[in-house]
Amino acid sequence: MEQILRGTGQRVTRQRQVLLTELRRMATHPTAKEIYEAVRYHLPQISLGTVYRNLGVLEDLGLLRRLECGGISRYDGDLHRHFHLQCVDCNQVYDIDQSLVKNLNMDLLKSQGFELLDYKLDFYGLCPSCKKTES
Amino acid sequence: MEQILRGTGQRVTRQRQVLLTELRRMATHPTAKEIYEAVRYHLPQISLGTVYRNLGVLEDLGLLRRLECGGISRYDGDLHRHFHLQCVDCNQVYDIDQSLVKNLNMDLLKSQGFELLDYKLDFYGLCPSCKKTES
DNA sequence: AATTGTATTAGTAATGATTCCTGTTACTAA
DNA sequence: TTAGTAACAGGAATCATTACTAATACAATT
Repeated sequence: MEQILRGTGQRVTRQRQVLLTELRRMATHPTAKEIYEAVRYHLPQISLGTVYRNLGVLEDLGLLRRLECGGISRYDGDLHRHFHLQCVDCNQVYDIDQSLVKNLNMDLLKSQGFELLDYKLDFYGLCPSCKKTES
Repeated sequence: MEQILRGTGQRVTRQRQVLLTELRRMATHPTAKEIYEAVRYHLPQISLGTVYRNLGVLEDLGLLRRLECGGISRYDGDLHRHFHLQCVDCNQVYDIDQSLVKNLNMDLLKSQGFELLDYKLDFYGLCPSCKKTES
């Protein structure tokens, strides 16, 4: 993180360090508020605005990813390419390894005059636990 | 629409009819407010709350789809399975025919204990017009 | 057509996530 | 050490969306 921030003339602050460390520790795809609570344990004075601002900065630098979950944002510090499944029952977001989704071919799309920079593949369904409860 | 609403004990109101008709006429993936403005031309008394409530009702019945675009919702009355590409420059949302994306295989995912109900595949890039401007 | 039960509405207030503003603080380079 | 300025804390503002309530109008039944 340090080099990337410095390389763009931005500063390495304790708030940014703790924020990214905490996000990487959490596997739950937390909301900004949940990250705020976690960071506050180490930096009691930090403000929610700082959390939002730095989530934006770190997202722009590619150091984390923002997920849109039903109108609110969740954040993911795992940069490995993977997908997400949101359980329509408990609303929890699960990681789906890319090996479970095969042969996504977008060559045709790329040749239609669009420049494809990124894509997002999200799944909706029931997690194993909720699936068991339903039956 | 009529049968589907009646079948669930819900009423066929003029607000719902005009709302769905207008949405189907618009190919621009409008926001709730944009739909509100369009509907207001026919029903000057309609309130924004009614638009939101009925967008939710019609979405639950599968008569329209809601897209999450950068924190706000946009709506799509085209029920044919297709994808979307949001231009990172002009932010406009384009329809992408499913024939441009091949061989998406999710059998492995389905066999992992999850029950897959739906998925959403969104693209981000430059539309042909903005791509031209960049170069 | 009139009646009646209730889902739906218009209008407005409330909520809640996110952004903006401002004076103060603390990185970082010199 | 100092100076310049990016970033901060705290709080106010914004804006999409939801909730509330008395009035309305759909639809089934006379």
